[in-house]
Amino acid sequence: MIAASRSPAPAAVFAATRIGPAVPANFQEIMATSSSSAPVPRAATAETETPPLSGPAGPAFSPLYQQIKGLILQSLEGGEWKPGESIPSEMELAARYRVSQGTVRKAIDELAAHHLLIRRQGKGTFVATHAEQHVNYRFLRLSPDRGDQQSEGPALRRFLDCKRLRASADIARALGLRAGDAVIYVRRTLAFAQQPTILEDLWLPGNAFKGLTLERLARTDAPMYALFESEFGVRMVRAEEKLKAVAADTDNCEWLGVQPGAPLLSVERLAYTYNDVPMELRRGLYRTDIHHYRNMLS
Amino acid sequence: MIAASRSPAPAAVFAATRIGPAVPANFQEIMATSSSSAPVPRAATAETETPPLSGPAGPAFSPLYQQIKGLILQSLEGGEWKPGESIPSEMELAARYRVSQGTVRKAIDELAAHHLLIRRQGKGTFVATHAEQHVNYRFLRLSPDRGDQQSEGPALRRFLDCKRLRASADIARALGLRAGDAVIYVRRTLAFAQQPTILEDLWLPGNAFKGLTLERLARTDAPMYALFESEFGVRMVRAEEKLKAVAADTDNCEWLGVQPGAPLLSVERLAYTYNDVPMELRRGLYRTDIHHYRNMLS
DNA sequence: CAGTGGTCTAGACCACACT
DNA sequence: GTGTGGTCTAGACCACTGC
Repeated sequence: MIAASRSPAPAAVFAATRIGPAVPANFQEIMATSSSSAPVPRAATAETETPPLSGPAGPAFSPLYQQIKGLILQSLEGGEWKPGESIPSEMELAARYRVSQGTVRKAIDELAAHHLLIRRQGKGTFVATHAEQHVNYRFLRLSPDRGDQQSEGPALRRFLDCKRLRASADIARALGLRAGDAVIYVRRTLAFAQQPTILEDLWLPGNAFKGLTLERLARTDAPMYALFESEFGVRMVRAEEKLKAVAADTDNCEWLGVQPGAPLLSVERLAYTYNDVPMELRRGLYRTDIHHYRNMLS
Repeated sequence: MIAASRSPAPAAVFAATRIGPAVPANFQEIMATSSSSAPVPRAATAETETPPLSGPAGPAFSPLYQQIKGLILQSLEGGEWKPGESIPSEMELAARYRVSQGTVRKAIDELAAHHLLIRRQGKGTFVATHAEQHVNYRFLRLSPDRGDQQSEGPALRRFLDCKRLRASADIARALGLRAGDAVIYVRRTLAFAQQPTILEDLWLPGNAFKGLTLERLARTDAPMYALFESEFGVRMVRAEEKLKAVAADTDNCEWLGVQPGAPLLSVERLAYTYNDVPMELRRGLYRTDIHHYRNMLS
């Protein structure tokens, strides 16, 4: 009894339980043991007349390419392929997962659309990384009002503080921790054309970023997210930001060279790694007198 | 001499000149007359050894599905299918353009990804519209700090002004007009929970929005962009926003109920219709004391 | 040259919506 | 049932990369 009605060596891929950090179970094993009592994912009508509804808690099986996407995601998460490296070719993955190349392609397409993978014709498919030049400041949306980011030169980073402390209630909630759990706190400024323009406070889960020091931060010229990848194996995949206009207070105005009460752009960012796990809370204040935060709506 | 080397009735689609508003030339005619001297788009190696470089100004021919995408775009732009209507099925389009269904599918996929089309399984593919409920406020990124947009109730719109005037230099430049050209100017507020929260000034090309009046704006409950679609045939496809933190001045503070000098979020939006034609310049001031501008980075 | 991703086609079946 | 988009497969050829 096979799960699908198509002719040649069809694959029966079940929606893998996304829970747990372990490497996914061997694929063939799943296939070999799956046809006993578990509901059949697709195309079962040829042999059984059971309706697609598999039960009260049946989580609905996803299309094959979504399951492949999930398996690739698990390999990324588990570190089987590291940022910057190439993943196996489409043909190899098709063989591994026992599906056609087209199905693997569609899975990779979606991952590439979300910037988790990067395809390079003739070379292969690579795990996206924050260490690449053209992706360097993908998450930094501040641009000069006139001229472009190139003409302004690179941002000058200055780290003011880095220490381990216990998470307050709101920090813990944002990061999915418990109040009192250890977090790493960082404060830094970013300057454009000699002018400090951004003042940021960061909180990172202490567990994942054990050993991060101010000295380590200052030692490299790479973006912080590139450092997180290489030193801690944490790749930031996406982020949500909340923007407000606020007035500068006496604590922060000096760092940015403005008067108390001057309008500043407040940017609170929650950055996620694979599988929507929050890994960084960042609260920034931006001077926007000669810069602006750019955004595309579509 | 045919342009492609594949077996059954291949289509020779040339990159249509994107210039000019006219309906694209008949497809079969292009195919019939194309093999004379114009450079062959793809797969010419079987008959000619000319390198892909077709000349100093050779604009490089695009893949078939990109050309199909362009043709569909022209039909959308030309109004052959209006917002909310369904477009022909994939099979019909494949027949019309003399390509396979899969190629049409890929073209539609990209247009759907950019929210120009909406696919509905079992029903068809539809031209996206701002008149739909769930897309209603896709371009409004302000959210309450606590609770969600639903609990807050709908925004209450109030139109303060609407008049025809001559474009200043900067307004004209943004809209691709000449200084002095006619534009429609609109001022309005948006209130959440009785509190005016957004004060916006809009400039629209006078040519395309001839006849827009304050009375017409106030008469409907639909979003402004839905009105633009139904009354003026202008569909806003995407927009770019530039955000700054500014201080309220004596002219605008009363509308939003804040003191002069209070921090406000300044949002300048340039909205585009098909083919990247700018159609609206909007300058808004947002109160962000109990709201925030949300943004997703990925 | 071989290997990679990119495009195009053709045909099959599925899930869904309307009638 | 018919027609729609959604998924999956298979095979072909192309364009690019690097040996």
